[in-house]
Amino acid sequence: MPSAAVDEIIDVLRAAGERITTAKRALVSELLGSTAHVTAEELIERVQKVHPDVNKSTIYRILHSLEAHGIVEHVHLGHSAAVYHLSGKTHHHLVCESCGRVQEVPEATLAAIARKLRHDFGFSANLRHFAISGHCETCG
Amino acid sequence: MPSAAVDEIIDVLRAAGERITTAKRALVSELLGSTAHVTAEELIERVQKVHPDVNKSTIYRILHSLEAHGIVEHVHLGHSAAVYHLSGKTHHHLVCESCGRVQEVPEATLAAIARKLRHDFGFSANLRHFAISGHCETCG
DNA sequence: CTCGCTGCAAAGCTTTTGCACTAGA
DNA sequence: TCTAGTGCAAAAGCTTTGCAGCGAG
Repeated sequence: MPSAAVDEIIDVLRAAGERITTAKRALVSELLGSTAHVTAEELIERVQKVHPDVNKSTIYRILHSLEAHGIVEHVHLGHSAAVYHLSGKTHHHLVCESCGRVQEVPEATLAAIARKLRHDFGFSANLRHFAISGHCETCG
Repeated sequence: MPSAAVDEIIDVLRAAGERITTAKRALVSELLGSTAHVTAEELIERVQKVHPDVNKSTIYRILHSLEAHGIVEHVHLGHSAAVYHLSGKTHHHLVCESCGRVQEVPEATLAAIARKLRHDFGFSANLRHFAISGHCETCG
């Protein structure tokens, strides 16, 4: 919705030599209007509510392009579809295997382990890509 | 292969009231004979090499049952098929997003973070279920 | 003899792809 | 104009399911 924010992202694509289309503008707008944890299917639905002709393969293709430009990321919360969000809002996800509850924890919480993995194994971990599975307080 | 080990697992199933079938015995045997990181498809292939009539849905069903009894676990290393292994061999997986290399790290490496998550959020993390994504030393 | 297990085929679900057409620059 | 982007339909990849028959106990 915030048109200025949309333009900011669209400009990145333009600068990269991409053509600016209705579908791209619409998708970026929905991404900005979404709180978090949106599946591709939900995005398709929302975009199609405004532009019914936009096809799902187009959404997937644009999502890939946005990822390639570092604008969005996708996260696997569990066995079902991946969820997408803008790269800015970075946090980790604790997903309860019993009740499915998703708890967000600030990036700093896991900074120590990322540091350790880099130091001990030379591995730059992206602890956001896959959620952290487990059991929440209530489910034991 | 080690028939004694097979029997040990089979006995767990028997004790749980399950019927012991050729497919179960064969699958357990293959699991014991596999080093690690076996996909369902690979297991199907190996079992069928000995018992060509065993169907893939049977393998999937048995794998579920073995998981329910805590005998095997499955891990998601990336976007492709899950890999299975016996619950005993617990370690974490660092998967390079660039070259796909899988590096195993001992469970103790991440013990601190599990403790922190439990203390701060009451969350019992199973850091094995999803691999840790990132970039390995050589890929930067 | 009973009912849990299995084979088979088909479907489910998410994501990708080939191809011809459309429209952005 | 020129070709990146798109719509459509179909397929791919992994896993699940319905159903009828088989076989373990």
